[in-house]
Amino acid sequence: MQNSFKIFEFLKNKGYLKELRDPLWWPNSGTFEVVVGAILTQQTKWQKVEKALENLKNEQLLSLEALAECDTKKLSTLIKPSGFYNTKAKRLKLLANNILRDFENFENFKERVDREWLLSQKGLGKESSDSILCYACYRDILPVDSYTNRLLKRFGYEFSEYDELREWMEDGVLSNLDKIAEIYGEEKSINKIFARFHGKIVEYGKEEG
DNA sequence: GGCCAGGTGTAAA
DNA sequence: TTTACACATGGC
Repeated sequence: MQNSFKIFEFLKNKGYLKELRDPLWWPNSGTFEVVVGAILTQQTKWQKVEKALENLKNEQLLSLEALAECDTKKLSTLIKPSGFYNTKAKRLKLLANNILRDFENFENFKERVDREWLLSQKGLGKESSDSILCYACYRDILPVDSYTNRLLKRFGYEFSEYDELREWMEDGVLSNLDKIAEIYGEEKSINKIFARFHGKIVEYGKEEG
């Protein structure tokens, strides 16, 4: 296998790239909720994250400003279903405050934040940072996760470095944009293609992996 | 009852 | 630079 387009074709043949039910896959893409979800979903099922997000929503805490001011104890209680709730609550609050301090509001954050800034935050590793860049900020980056690793292993591929795998995944897409355009019609956004590709890998992993 | 999920930080060898 | 461990819930 020379590049990740083989994986793309595999998913297409499985029917995973025909219907685009949720084009951007991450719920409420482009909103602050993605940032919160990126931390909540660490080592946890999304179902539990939904519960935690719902609790936050009910308390009107799903905004950058509200979360930054929220009591950490209250926060940890609300996100309890997602596990590691003490750690996650502390990190969420600190992150919200740092975003306000360095970017003033979420719109500025979306426009100006970079990978380096995200990676310097407590609680944001490469996967979470890339998810935020891709699904909250619409940057041209393809996140890789345990599903990606698992699927590739089936193809006999293993990467020891996260970034090595990510670049390999991205390169396979970028060098086959013409073929991908045939599938997605007039779609020209690299971000959307990356997001869909990643999303479909996870969907496949959940349903058949 | 054990295993695991859309990881990350820290400490020790 | 690698490995081990803590963080914690709830569904199967």
